Amino acid sequence: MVEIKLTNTRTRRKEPFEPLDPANVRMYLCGPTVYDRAHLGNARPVVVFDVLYRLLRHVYGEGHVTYVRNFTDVDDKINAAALARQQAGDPRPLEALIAERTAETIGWYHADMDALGALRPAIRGEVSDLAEPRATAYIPQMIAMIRDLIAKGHAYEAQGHVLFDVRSYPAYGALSGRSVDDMIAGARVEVAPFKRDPMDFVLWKPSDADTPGWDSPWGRGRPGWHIECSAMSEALLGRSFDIHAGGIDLQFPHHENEIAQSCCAHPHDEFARVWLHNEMLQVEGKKMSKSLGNFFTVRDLLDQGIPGEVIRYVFLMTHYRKPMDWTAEKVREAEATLREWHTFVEHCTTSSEPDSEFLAALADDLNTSAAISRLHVMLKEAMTESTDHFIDLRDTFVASAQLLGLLTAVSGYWTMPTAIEKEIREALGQVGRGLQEARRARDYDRADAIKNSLMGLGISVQLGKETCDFKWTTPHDAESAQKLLYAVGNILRTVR
RNA sequence: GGCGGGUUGGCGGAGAGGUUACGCAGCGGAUUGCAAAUCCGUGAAGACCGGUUCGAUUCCGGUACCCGCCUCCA
Repeated sequence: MVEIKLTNTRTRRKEPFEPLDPANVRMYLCGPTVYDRAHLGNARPVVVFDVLYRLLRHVYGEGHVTYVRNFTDVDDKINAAALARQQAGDPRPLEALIAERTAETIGWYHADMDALGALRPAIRGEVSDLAEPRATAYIPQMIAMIRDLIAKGHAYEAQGHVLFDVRSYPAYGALSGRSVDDMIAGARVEVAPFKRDPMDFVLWKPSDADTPGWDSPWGRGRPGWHIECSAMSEALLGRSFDIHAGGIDLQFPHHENEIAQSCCAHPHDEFARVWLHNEMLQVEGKKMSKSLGNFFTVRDLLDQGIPGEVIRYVFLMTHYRKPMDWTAEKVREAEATLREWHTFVEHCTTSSEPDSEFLAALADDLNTSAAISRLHVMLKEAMTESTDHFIDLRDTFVASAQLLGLLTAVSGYWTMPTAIEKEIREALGQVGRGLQEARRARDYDRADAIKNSLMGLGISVQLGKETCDFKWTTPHDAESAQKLLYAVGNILRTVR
């Protein structure tokens, strides 16, 4: 069996991965707060941990891995969005507006992450809503956990709030390597007066009439941010499970607080054994932010015609624990490479095993960059092989790439010719015949004229001794594609 | 202020205490009516300063610069 090694943030070391139960490997990924479209940064953990999920399924079997990713559908940003709509004149009650907004956002999220080739979370291989729990469906479990924490002396009630008492948990700060005292010294936030300690965080807070709320022993209110993940992971994965993943920005405070809650509620269990964190995403060397004007969503990129598979490839070019820079140049490179690969594997359906060196790279702390390099080498080897061996190498290549979620049955749709592409191809075929005629007649002035006008359109012309091929990419937007077809038509008229 | 990450050849980006990363671009050759594409070959690196070592880009210490978190943003 392949030994998977993962860098565990908790121990700050790369360790061999040993699941608690190989028959049911359990992993939790912090999902989105559903108030708006997922931006590009949101997509990075989804893609890199999708690769981990695929790797685990490969090693332990599809039915032996459980992958849970939550939707946070109770949040002040959601409330604000709903309130804004009501104030803009929408007559419906706030609850309805919130429900609509979160449902709509979840739909977007699914569509966008599907486009990136991310598998849906699943319980032992079975995709269901259960594997994508919504916070609002687990309020009773959260209340139960909060009551337990109060009973155990780790939380206290103050002015309608329930707060976690960080001083009651000596290990607080261990995950992120911070001490409570240091953090207080550098605190820049105003501290609520009812907190015993400035670092205490909210488990439950009161709701007013304009805010969604649930009845609780502490009055009508709503949960704090962190308790949902503690409650839902316990409900779906148990009190001890294998992997908890997310962006490095969640390390503190979110994951630190999750640990505090879960470990204090269940001091004899381990909670999550391995913590994985991906580094942040940048855009052209800068942090993605609305003020810099380099902020965009996954949907923005898809709408620009950048295929999800290309976005995925760009993500996987960089190791997940390093900062990743999103650049136009990488998109170009990724698209060119994937086009080449798709041509290479065309019409290939495979049930082969992935390459062992490739697998070793992936198992070594998800080294997707090294894995991609291995794919390049494999391709080169396959190309120089004799025919019978070639098939084997190609199939191994495809099986390997598919472990990265690339070259799958659905991901390569964008390389399939569209209707207009077929028309362009047809017209070019006729131009090509005219060009060949000129060449055969040794009328090179005429041949060059045709060739140059095609190249002027960005169409690369490849002439063999007897052959004439064209390479071009159809513009992403329909209007430009139509223009290209028209321009080729013009050339065709001069050929005739 | 506290904590964490980064700095590799023209660009992107890995591994490894001594031996080719890999991709893109470049250069040379084959090929071509000319090109392109393809194939073959090839130069090019480790922010800076010290230390450990027979030997460091790889380990240790320091400096500089960049980035992130501490502000319910992955």
